[in-house]
Amino acid sequence: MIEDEIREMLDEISTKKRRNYSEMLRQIDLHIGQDQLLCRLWKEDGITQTQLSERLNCEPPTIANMVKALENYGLIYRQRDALDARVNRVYLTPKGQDIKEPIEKVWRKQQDKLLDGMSSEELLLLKKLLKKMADNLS
Amino acid sequence: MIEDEIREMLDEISTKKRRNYSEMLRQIDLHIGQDQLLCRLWKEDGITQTQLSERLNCEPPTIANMVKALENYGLIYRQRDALDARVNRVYLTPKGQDIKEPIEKVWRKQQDKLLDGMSSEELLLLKKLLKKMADNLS
DNA sequence: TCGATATGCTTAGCATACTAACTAATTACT
DNA sequence: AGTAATTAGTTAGTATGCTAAGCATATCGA
Repeated sequence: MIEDEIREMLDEISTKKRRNYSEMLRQIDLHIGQDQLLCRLWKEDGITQTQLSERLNCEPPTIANMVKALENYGLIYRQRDALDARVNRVYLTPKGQDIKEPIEKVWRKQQDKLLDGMSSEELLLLKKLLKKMADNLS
Repeated sequence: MIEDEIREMLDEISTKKRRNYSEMLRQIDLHIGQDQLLCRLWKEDGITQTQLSERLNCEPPTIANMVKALENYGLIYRQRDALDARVNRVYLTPKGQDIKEPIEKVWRKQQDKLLDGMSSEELLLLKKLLKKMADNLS
């Protein structure tokens, strides 16, 4: 069945991409996923932890741990919301802003490797098909 | 850049698929990844831990932990190799064999959801493009 | 106004997954 | 034959990711 093959290949891509990614991020002293959180803050600095968990498709406790780690690294800091004392707002430190370029370099390297040898029509098709899958999972 | 969009979409698919998968596997009392290990044993019962780590694209310590867990669940058992006392060979128990069907059901459910609304030409194309990415990552 | 409910986050515990450092067994080489 | 190198697994420690349970703070409704 072609459906089985596609599922198996997606699993293979996920794990290999993860390993690959992880290795590259280690060179800039980050763990996998931390780049995604920082990326979110480039776009929405001062976002709450709950919002982060929604954006990154993971649960609040996961965010709590990641935020704690990134805070210890000095890449982000937290500030209690003035209007709602339950809310933690997360902000980038200067160090957290500076790491944007190295991260984007890692991303480019990753996608160059992943998409090597694909024509622009293939890229367009791929994008369309991936979009469909992503929507199916929502 | 379309390359960025593709990378982002792949990340999204990976995490969403993982969450989805995880949830479905929980209903048959398995954790994510354990199905993959069992699947390997259906194909190659009595394989060594090192071979498992190669097949599943992960490191030996990861396999050691997974094998320990699955052994505790009573789904697999280990036997020291007769010719090489360093080697652990991993075998399915009857209970481990019986769980094949429920797992395959989860997979079918997952791929049905993922590939919903795709024509057979799209599936063929998708397979081709995924194959290319998987090869690029090797 | 006050009790019930909802919301934001944390803690505890478990699983995958990694690296680094280790033990034990085997093989290779001098 | 005896030492060195290799191979197979394990252990310790750290990170993401989850659920379940708990703690504040806020809000809603009688």
